[in-house]
Amino acid sequence: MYLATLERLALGSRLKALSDHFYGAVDEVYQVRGARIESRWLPVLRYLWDIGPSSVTEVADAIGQTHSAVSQLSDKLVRAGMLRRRRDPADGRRTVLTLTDQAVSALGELGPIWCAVRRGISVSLGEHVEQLLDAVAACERAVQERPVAEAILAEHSQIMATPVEVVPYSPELREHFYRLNAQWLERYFRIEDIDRVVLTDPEHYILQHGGMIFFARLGEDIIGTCALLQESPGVYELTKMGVDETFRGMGAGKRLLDAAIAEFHRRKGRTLFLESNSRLKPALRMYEKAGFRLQPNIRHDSHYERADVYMIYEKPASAGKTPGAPGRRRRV
Amino acid sequence: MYLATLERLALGSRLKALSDHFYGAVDEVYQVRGARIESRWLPVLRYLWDIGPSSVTEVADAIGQTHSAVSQLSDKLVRAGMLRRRRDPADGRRTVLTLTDQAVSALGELGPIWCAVRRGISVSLGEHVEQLLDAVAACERAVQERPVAEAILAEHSQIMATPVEVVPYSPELREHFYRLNAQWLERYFRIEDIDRVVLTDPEHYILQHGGMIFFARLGEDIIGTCALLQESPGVYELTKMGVDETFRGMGAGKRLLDAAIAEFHRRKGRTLFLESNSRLKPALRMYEKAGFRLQPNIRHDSHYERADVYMIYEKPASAGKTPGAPGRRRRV
DNA sequence: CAGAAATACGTAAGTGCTAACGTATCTCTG
DNA sequence: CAGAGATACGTTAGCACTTACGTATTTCTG
Repeated sequence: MYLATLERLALGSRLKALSDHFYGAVDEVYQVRGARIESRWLPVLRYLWDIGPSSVTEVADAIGQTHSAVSQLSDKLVRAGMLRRRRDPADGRRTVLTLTDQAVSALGELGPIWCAVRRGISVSLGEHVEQLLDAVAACERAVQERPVAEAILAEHSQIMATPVEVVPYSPELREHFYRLNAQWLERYFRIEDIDRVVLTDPEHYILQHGGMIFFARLGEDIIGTCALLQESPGVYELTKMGVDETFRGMGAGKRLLDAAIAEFHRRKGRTLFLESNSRLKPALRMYEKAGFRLQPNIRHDSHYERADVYMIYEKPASAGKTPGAPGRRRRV
Repeated sequence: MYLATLERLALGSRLKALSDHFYGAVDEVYQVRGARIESRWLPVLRYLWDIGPSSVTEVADAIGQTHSAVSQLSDKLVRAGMLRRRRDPADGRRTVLTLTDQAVSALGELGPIWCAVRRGISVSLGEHVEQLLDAVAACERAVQERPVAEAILAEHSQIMATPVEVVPYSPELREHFYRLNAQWLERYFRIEDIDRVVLTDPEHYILQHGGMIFFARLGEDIIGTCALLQESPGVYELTKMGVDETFRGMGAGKRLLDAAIAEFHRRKGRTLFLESNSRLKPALRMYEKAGFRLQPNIRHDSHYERADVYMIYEKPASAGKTPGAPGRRRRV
């Protein structure tokens, strides 16, 4: 499922889809069992059934919809003979909704179906329903306490006010080197032995072989890393590029890449290559933009199982040009 | 929030509400920051951005919507200058959707906002987002493997095929007495000391004082219980009535109540009373129907903190009458 | 107690999606 | 290679909900 990869960005879509699915399933059950009710009616009817006659706004507040929605649904329910509307004698503005006798008896007969719904959902989804219910409840509360939009805007302001800086390796940052790389490795592949060794002791495997490690810092957070590994004199590999998932898209990767390329130039290296995987489209697009070119075949002696892409850096003709401008490519 | 009490029955409504909330929050952010995009566009645009030009159906499948939805959204996006449509030269039926240069650059500038969205949601909802994402993903999978409607119908058939039976206490059922009562106590109140004592040793506190305990059984599941406690000779208290949440609404409570009342009659008791709480509307409605009448004041020496309702059973005038028929009451 | 503000609710218009249908194109089969 | 079936996709109608607005009625305030 593609949407899952977008995570928090597509929460709305996924919740909606799940929501529709549940509505649909329950409606199907009602229909098959001949219950003369629709799943969308349930909150209103059940509220009146549990609490007794109530005004439109009262119901709307309880079930978390607008008074218009309740009002319109009421029309339909009155037509279906489930509801009676009448003016509140004590307050002429209010409309009191009351279940008809027909509705009361219809709801009374629905017990086994509701029971089956609860059980069926539990059986079908197992413990995940509990998780879902808990999580939804927690989110409902959290969302009410602190509006999400506000929180996002605050984050945005902070992000925009703080530049992403690239800093070289220092021992106290070692743990971040593992953390940032483990994140994408675990998500897309699995951690190979060679990874674990290199990631836990980068000083030995990268720095002592004449390599270099960079970190991207945003304020106090270390949000990305990449390494320049010296394979043989003058031949460098760009590797271990990783940006924290929650900080993608703000150019940290590009900064790191630029820093690595600059370092490669400073050392007057001959060849700069990288190995990657075709599933990592955004990363490949970035490499492409920075001047790496896809090679027709993968490297003969690659030390990664997951490598199916081999790219070599080609020094841009005009060195001083601002990067990012040259011809766009649709597919990588 | 009333909906929360409906649990699995109102999942659809709650998910929809949450979904709308997220859409709204993100849209607000886009608008405040002047991004020329809407949150509903994101799945389509992001897919094309990640994967490259694709056909309508391809996109629809990936983002879990119908081709019509994608087609209609495409119209809008073309009008907004974000998308180009063209026939697939290789297959004349297909329409290939391609991002315009404007869209590519617009999306490219959205990085910090997306980052802020991810971070903002995390900050606002804390660890609950993770829970929510995990639960949603798990449910999506489960729902695909086994259709929910099917599972519900299966449960329903089983429920309808199996009658609810009332059985008397036996030692191996003791644990159920605690479990079934703890469930509603924990949900609506808290477990008082007196509860814990009585619930863990019902043989001593109820049976040895001349009381009686009933269980409701559905197939192999013990789904409800209630007790008849002898307070003094001829005076009985109906208490410890509890039905498993996932089995409510199938008449188990009523069966238990009838059994208790029958036992009371068999013993030729003088007085049968109960104490309850006004929050437990469905239960009160059931007591009312069975012949209990609300007393104006609560009991002077109640042993429960939560008791705010005191009801006494009044022997029906005509003993053989079918229950449930007499005059309905709106509010309890 | 008059007039302003708030509240309750219905109606209209708009949105985002689906289901159902129709048409063009492709693919499979004998 | 003709024709049946499948596929891709646009269009229409409909649904559930929202926002915006208008109209009663009530409540507040000086």
